Amino acid sequence: MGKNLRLKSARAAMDLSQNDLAVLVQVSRQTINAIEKGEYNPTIRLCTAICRALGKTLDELFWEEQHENS
Amino acid sequence: MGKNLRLKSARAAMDLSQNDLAVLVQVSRQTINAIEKGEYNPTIRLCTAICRALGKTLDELFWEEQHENS
DNA sequence: TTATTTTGTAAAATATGCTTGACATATGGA
DNA sequence: TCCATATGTCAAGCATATTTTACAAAATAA
Repeated sequence: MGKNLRLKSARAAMDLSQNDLAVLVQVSRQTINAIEKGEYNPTIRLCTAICRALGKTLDELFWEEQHENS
Repeated sequence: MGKNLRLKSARAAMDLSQNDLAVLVQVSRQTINAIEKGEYNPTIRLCTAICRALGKTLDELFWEEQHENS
């Protein structure tokens, strides 16, 4: 998992700090930070809450197209 | 969380048992069963693996539109 | 500069996703 | 009938998501 720059960008577009978003979706600030840094693997429920807070869908923030091999 | 009938349906469309899908995405059969029954809250990584196995995206299997409240 | 906010990071504890093994029921085929 | 497959469910334990507390660095504003 790499960094989630789409999440970071969507959050910035709404002028929210990591802490603001954390409060909105009721997790700790560190959890938001870790998700943006790609350090782990949140639950679908949390991803959905983040999407709703930012006006995006799962595909927009969390779906990654599979790269072709060769 | 209610039952995930879209998942159940997408799995049936590919003629896979819960166990078949579990093997494909490398979790236990009970985990697939619990997800279809809406009993918990899988990780985004597992949801993504399930989507890839079934040729669907996160929005198609796991996104739920918000109902308007009056 | 100083003060404030934001982000990064770490360690210990808690909550919960997920596994393992087991047993029950329903279904369809031989 | 018997046999195999598919699904549902439970309990104990392991693996890991998330919290809490804390400290530090970078950015922003006064």
